[in-house]
Amino acid sequence: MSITAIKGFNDLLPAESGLWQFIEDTARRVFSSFGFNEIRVPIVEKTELFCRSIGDTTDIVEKEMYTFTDKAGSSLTLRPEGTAGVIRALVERKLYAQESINKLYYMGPMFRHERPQKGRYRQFHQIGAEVTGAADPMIDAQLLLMVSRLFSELGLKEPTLQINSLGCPVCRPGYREALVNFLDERRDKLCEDCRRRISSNPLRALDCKVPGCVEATEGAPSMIGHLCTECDEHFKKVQSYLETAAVSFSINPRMVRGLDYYTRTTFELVTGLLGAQSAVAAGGRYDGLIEQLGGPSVPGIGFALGVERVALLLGDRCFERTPDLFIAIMGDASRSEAFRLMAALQHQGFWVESDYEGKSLKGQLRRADKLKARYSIVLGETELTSGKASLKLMADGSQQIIELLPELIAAAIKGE
RNA sequence: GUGGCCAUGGUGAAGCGGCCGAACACACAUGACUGUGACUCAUGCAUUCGAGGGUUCGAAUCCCUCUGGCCACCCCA
Repeated sequence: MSITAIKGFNDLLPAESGLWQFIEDTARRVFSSFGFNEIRVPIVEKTELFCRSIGDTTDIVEKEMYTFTDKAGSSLTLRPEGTAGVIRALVERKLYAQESINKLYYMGPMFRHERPQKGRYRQFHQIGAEVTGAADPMIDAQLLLMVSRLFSELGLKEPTLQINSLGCPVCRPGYREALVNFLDERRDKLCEDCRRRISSNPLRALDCKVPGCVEATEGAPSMIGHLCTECDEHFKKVQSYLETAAVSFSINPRMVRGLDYYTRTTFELVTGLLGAQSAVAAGGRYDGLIEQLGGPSVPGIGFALGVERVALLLGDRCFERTPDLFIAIMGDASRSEAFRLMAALQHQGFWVESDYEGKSLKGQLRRADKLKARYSIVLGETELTSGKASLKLMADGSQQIIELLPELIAAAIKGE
């Protein structure tokens, strides 16, 4: 066997790239209507950046990062998510100083060393957006509206919006304590992982799928019930804005995020159609992150969607393009005439194909048919001397005589 | 990191120890039709069954190892 791609790293083949372009184009269109601009940041960053932003004890940092040492001896990491790099750039380039509010979006590959399965790959792609500088719940709602608009523009009904609030440094410690006490009381009913989580990451226990844990945590205190006045108000306002905009959502008080930097509003777009990978998009507010990365104390909120997962939801929708015209060639003289015609028509934006293999006329037309060319034309000696040829509409075989002038041909094959 | 299932051509696959010099279908190529596709017909298209080892008179078929894939756990987009 010759050299193969790395496990979990995929090639996006032409059959699928049209679908991806549709997703990306739609995102760009929707995002720009909400005032977002694209930012492109490196795929590799200093390892430290991810440790500090995502959280040292998260699975991502603990065991999923592609980390290596470069020739200078620095520890570098292939980005496992997009927010950290964007915020690093915001801080480093002082974008916050030029613009009090920055609305940024990005798209590109992310890397996590996990075991691949349906909808989960080691190199995967995210499209994400971040808003920095605004704490107003209206921004939360705008972002959620934008996400739901994106999915409806993509023609998807399926992923449904779930929201939750994770509180803030004021109220979360109190809640955490209440939860730890609750979990501690039922320690013996919890699975091994959850027992460990009591001290490391108690919130995660709420997300455990082990039946015993689900049962044991049934009456667990919820963050929403422990929100401080400000957080509670914020959360209620977000909901009311969403209602105003007719964005449907449900509250999932057990929703936990995998990254440490989230505060207040968090959300997920979930689907039942992707097996174990139910989250198609997710995000939340990260009011402390920018300061934590050395920037000013400004709030932020963002989300990312998994392009592979969206593509799976979109399924085998067809984005095939077909040539406008196929020029069949007979003889060397007509070959150069065909080249001239092609050049002129391509200049006007038409997709024109011809023969490059010296095939028989039949073979050429067979190829025109296979490519689903809309029109075909045969160029031979007769046509060259008369300056006329018959233009055939492939769908029904009808032909019309046309002069061999690019403008006339262009006019004839235009449309649809 | 753990587990289950799987691995035959460009594709979907049949085959389950000798009848396989690997079916069938699709795709592809050429021709029937010396200048007009789609239909039809003919012909061609895997010295070989993921790789390596073993069992056997004989292996695509059984065993082992490795590699790869899928799905699930975990976690997440």
